[in-house]
Amino acid sequence: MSGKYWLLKTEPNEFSIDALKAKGNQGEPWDGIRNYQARNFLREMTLDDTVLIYHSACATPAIVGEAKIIRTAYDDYNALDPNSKYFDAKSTPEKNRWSLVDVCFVEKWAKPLTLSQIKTIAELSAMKLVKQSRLSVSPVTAKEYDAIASLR
DNA sequence: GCCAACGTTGGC
DNA sequence: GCCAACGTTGGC
Repeated sequence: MSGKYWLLKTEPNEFSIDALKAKGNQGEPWDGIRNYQARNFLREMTLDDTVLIYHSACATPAIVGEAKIIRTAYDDYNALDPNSKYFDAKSTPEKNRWSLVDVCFVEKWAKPLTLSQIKTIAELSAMKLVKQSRLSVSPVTAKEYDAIASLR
C-alpha cells in the first residue's frame, strides 16, 4: 500500500462522508473545485491515492474518515453546463480550465480527529490544512498521515 | 453572524 | 503589471 496522501474538504451540509459512503463502489465525482492551486493538486493525484475526508464549515471541523481515488483528473463537465452552479463562461470543450477526480468511500472513523486537536499536535501544526485554511484540496505528507493514523 | 485571510477581477 | 475593490471560505 503505497501512493500519495491528500486531504479533501467538504461541507457536511452539502456532501458528507455518509453521503459518500452511500455512493458505494461507484464513488462520486469531486466537482466544484474552482481554485487553481486546488485544481493543480487534483491533477497530481494517482489511482488508489489515499484521501482524508474533512468536514468544514460545521460545528466541529474534523477529519472524519478516508476515501481513495478511483479515477484520475478529467475535464469538469460542470464548467460547460450553463445550468450548473459551477458553470464557467471562460471554459470551452477544447480548453476546460477545471478538473475533477472520482473518489470512493473507504472508511468512516469511529473518532474524528478535530481541527482543534490537530492544532495541538507538533507533527501536524505545519499541515497545509492549518497554514492555508481556505485551500479545499491539499497534500498530506507520509509523516503527517502516520501521525494522524496513530491518533485514531 | 462576524471577520480575517486571501484569491480574483478589472480599471488604469 | 499594479493595486483597489470585491467575493468567498471557513473558524469562531
